[in-house]
Amino acid sequence: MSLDDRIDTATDRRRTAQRAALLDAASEMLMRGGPDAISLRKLASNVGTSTMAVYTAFGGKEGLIAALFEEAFDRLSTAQNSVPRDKEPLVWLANLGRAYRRFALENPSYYALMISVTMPVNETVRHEHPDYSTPPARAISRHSSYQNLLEAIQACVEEGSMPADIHPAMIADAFWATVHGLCSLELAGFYRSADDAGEGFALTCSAVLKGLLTPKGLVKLEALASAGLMA
Amino acid sequence: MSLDDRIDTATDRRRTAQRAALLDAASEMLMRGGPDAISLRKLASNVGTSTMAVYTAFGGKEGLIAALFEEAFDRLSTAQNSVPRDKEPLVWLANLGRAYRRFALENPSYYALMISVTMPVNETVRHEHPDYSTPPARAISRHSSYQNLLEAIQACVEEGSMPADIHPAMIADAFWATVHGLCSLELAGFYRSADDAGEGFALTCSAVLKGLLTPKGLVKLEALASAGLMA
DNA sequence: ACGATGTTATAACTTTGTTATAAAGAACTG
DNA sequence: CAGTTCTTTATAACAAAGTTATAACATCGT
Repeated sequence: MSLDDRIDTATDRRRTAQRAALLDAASEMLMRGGPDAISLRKLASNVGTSTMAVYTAFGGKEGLIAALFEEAFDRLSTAQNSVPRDKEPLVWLANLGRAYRRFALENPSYYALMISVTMPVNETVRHEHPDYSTPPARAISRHSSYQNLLEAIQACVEEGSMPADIHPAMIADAFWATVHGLCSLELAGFYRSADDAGEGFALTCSAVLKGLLTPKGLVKLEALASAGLMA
Repeated sequence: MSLDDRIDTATDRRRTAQRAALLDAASEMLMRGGPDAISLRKLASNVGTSTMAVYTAFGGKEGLIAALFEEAFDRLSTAQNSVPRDKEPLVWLANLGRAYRRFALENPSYYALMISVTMPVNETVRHEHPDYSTPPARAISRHSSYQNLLEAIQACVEEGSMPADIHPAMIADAFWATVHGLCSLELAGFYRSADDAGEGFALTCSAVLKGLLTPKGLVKLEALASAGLMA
């Protein structure tokens, strides 16, 4: 009998069910008032158990938030993976950017949670989650959502739309930083309206994209745009 | 006797001194461990008074943080105003971006505090500070640091380097969002090294800048760059 | 079926923000 | 200068939250 073939026993099922129930309730509280609105006592009360459940399931509040953090990244990955891999890398890239924004707008609390880690403010997740402990938030590079972006960039480089003498990761970072900054400001309520925000998003993305292209890529972008494929 | 000519009485002096002492100690605690590390009890203990002082001086913890928030924006304004108004708007603009980054790197906690408001997470300052209450964080547009940026953009438009058929504020937003995203990621420890971060910053800023320029502006940028003025 | 293991409920402890209250101090008024 | 009034402060009490200790409970493996 090996060490790994545990049977799906009753307690095991209850354990995962408990975990799921807690996570669901916690995510709802997260939606309502952000991470600070998650009170272990209220959470346990909502789920119908005691606060100890959080400690056995997640090791404490930090572990709970780390789990929510993971959930957030899973959702982002799903959002990014649902973008069809267009045969035109530039179209693919633009769609990835739009999907990122859509994710942020549809999951504002999760998005805020994700980037709250990125701030030196929140020491919660940094110390808890295995992948994000030693290098603060740099491990995101290894995350699936970033890999999508990187592949799109590499495809752009391969077709000659982007310079080959710049490290693709550097280009990906540039694009990501821009999209992230735009989403941050929009969620902050900086723009007057959603239309304004959308306009700003489109303008800025296309600007940074243009700025990253080779002359050949510019021609291609022009062609794609007049064909209405960049909308 | 008018209502406004209060004399610099003894209590008044003590009041401002108390305020300053509390703010100093609070900012140090902010530096050490972020806003959550500010405990009114420890703060009062450090200053040598009781927690009530915070309530009389700032109305409570929210008011204290709002004051720190104001301090943060003051520092940013100072940083931006210290950038000489170069006669070449493109140079001025690039220098404003670099000054923004320098401010973020030198005041990471204040920067984190500033953008924590921008998140829907933190309800602290939103409800407290007069200018930032009704429109969540949009009032930043009226802030001095943003005005500097806007004027630089307008100068670019006037010399024909940037398109006149796009609202200057939209262009300013684009540039700001990019710079902000870059600083966020850098402070998050996303880049491997400060050099990497600097390289990414330069690449991305120049990309978004290029993407926002008119053909005439591109020529000008080229000329300035080969003259070594954009470094 | 029973001992070992893990889980939960209850309660206590600690910390934190906030409020009530009474004492102390300063400013104004005559 | 003396008395009154207003503000500020220190102390203590309160409520809420995270965490921990402990004992009862349930569950799994043998």
